[in-house]
Amino acid sequence: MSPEPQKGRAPSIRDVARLADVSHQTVSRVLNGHPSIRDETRQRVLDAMEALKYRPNRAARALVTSRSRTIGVLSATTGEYGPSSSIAAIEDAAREAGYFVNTANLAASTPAAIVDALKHLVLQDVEGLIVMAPQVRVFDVLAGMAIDIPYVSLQSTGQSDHRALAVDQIAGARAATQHLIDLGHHEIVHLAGPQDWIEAEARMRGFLDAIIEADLRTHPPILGDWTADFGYYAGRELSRYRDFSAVFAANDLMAIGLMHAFRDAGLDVPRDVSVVGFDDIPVAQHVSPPLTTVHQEFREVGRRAVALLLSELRGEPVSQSEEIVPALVVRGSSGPVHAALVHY
Amino acid sequence: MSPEPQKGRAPSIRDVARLADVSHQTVSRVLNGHPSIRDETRQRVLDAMEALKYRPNRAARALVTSRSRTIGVLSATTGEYGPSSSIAAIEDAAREAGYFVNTANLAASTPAAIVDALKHLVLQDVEGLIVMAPQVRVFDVLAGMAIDIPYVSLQSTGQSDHRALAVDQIAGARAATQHLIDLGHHEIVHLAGPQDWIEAEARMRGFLDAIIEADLRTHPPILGDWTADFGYYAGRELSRYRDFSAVFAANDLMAIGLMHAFRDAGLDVPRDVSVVGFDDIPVAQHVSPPLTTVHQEFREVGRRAVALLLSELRGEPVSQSEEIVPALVVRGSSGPVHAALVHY
DNA sequence: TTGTAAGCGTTATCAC
DNA sequence: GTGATAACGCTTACAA
Repeated sequence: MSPEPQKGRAPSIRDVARLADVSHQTVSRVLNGHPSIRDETRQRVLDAMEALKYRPNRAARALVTSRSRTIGVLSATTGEYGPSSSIAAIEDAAREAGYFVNTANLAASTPAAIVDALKHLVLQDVEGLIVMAPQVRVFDVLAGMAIDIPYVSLQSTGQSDHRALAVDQIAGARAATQHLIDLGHHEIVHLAGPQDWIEAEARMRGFLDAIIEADLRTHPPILGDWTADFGYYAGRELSRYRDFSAVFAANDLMAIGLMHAFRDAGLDVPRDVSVVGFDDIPVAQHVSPPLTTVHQEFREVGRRAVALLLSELRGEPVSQSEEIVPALVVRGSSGPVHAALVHY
Repeated sequence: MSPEPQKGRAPSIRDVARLADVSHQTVSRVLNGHPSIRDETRQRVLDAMEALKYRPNRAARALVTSRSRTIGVLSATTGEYGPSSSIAAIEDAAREAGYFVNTANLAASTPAAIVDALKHLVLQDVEGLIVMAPQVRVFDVLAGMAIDIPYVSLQSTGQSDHRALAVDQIAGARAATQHLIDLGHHEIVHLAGPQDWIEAEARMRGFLDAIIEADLRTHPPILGDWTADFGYYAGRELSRYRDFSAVFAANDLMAIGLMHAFRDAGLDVPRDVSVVGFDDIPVAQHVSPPLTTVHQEFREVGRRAVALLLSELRGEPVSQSEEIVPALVVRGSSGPVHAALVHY
């Protein structure tokens, strides 16, 4: 009933060669943009490709070049906005550069799970790795596995052997904390992220820097897990001992859970307690009160990660890209309205 | 300084063969679990592999088998919880089944962008496709490109040539709407998702079914874009004409934006207006008031999508998997507390 | 149970 | 400029 467009096997470079009346090698040259080819010949080849709907065979190419043109992403997300956005941007950027992306998501942050995920990526022959996961642990495992693949990760301190993205999380956290200090707060608590994440560590560091610089009392930080549920839990505990007037949460989700708990405890945010978050996720401005937070350019982070990794793969010198500094976004939950603070 | 663990080239099947003193073919047999091999021989081969740290070459295998062991995911997300969670689950499930996942994210939902993304996946030689994107448009484009790859998509109606996941979005939406009706609402508005998404279409359908069944007035639905910002915008418009007492939003983000707008307009949720969402994203229970919503098992959806696609790839008969019915979660924003409704 | 031969579709290397 | 020839590492025949 239907015409026979294909004869079983997909057209190869030799089929194109036959039709264009050249050697298969010439077809290969056209494919790879080799300079010394007569225009007329090239055109004939291109026409033949078009006619045959020729598509190069990735496996064959990978076999002979031993390059997979694939980069791996090691992620550890349960659907959070930040990582998801960065990963999407990584895919876009990679695609644009002619690369494929393979993501392995960590089921747990145990060494075993990390080994599993890395093995999977290695099996896939990834040429490089972008780590969006508990970096501290991942680095350990990487070292232990003796895997020799170039990788890129988020980093805030300059000390590392591999290439790292320069997102100044410390500066962002410092700004957030300073904002609270400027509002007149003296007793500020930090609800931190898991400390095996570089971001979490850096945000705590920025927090402490600001606190110490202002010569304020250092409250023991609470170590959270990035989730809103944990934020709620922490908020419940916190509202028992009210020896603080403000909280800097390491991310917005925890901040939102926190505010919920404060509400439940009869505390008014921001009248009684000020809360600042980090990330500026899309709902941040729609909760009540709108959350003051630190804006991150997640897509830009993804783009830069790819650029960095590709330059590494190409053996280019480290291009000193400017640092991304997350920007404080004041939206009201801890805005200047609240000069009259209630200290406990 | 360091020992020389590898001599440039990665060990191949032949290196293993030489060390185990068998033919390379025997090694291949061990690799593929061929039955007729003497145990002693197999062990020798395995030992040799171990000693050489042999890893099979994916490209070579793919070249000769013309199977990439890769499935493609066409997504269209900007970091939303639902799709991101499903995609993560897809990766987990695929990995467990020995498959790799390649995701192409739609920059826009224009035909050109869809063609781009699909071409990328085809280039990658994906064996099958999971569509988590504006399916209506994607199907059109797929048909137009004459691509012959098995694909799976979310689907609520039974009418389709390809395999579809049975997630009964209609039932979920109907339950949500019925909940509002049970509370005594007569004037209910639907804030819908983009109609080229099957989910959006199905949720509107479920809404309308419930409305019609209860013989209520049908308000013209508002067509949104899934974002909280749009929800806010819609809420602002809606609060001008207050000819309704409840809104069923097609997803939680829009519902949250909506509530924000109502708050700004001086309307109290749920005293003045009831709002129900869809998805049950992690922040849903932490906003004020907690959002009544319809819970979805995003990870389960991802897992089933993979199972379905793989069974298709293996040519297995369609296993009639049970339908997933999203469950209504009542959390308070429109709970029975609000018997006294204010109608406009 | 094992080995030998051929070929998958491409690029690299050397001729002409 | 272009063409032959030899890999790349594996699996699918077929033979022993």
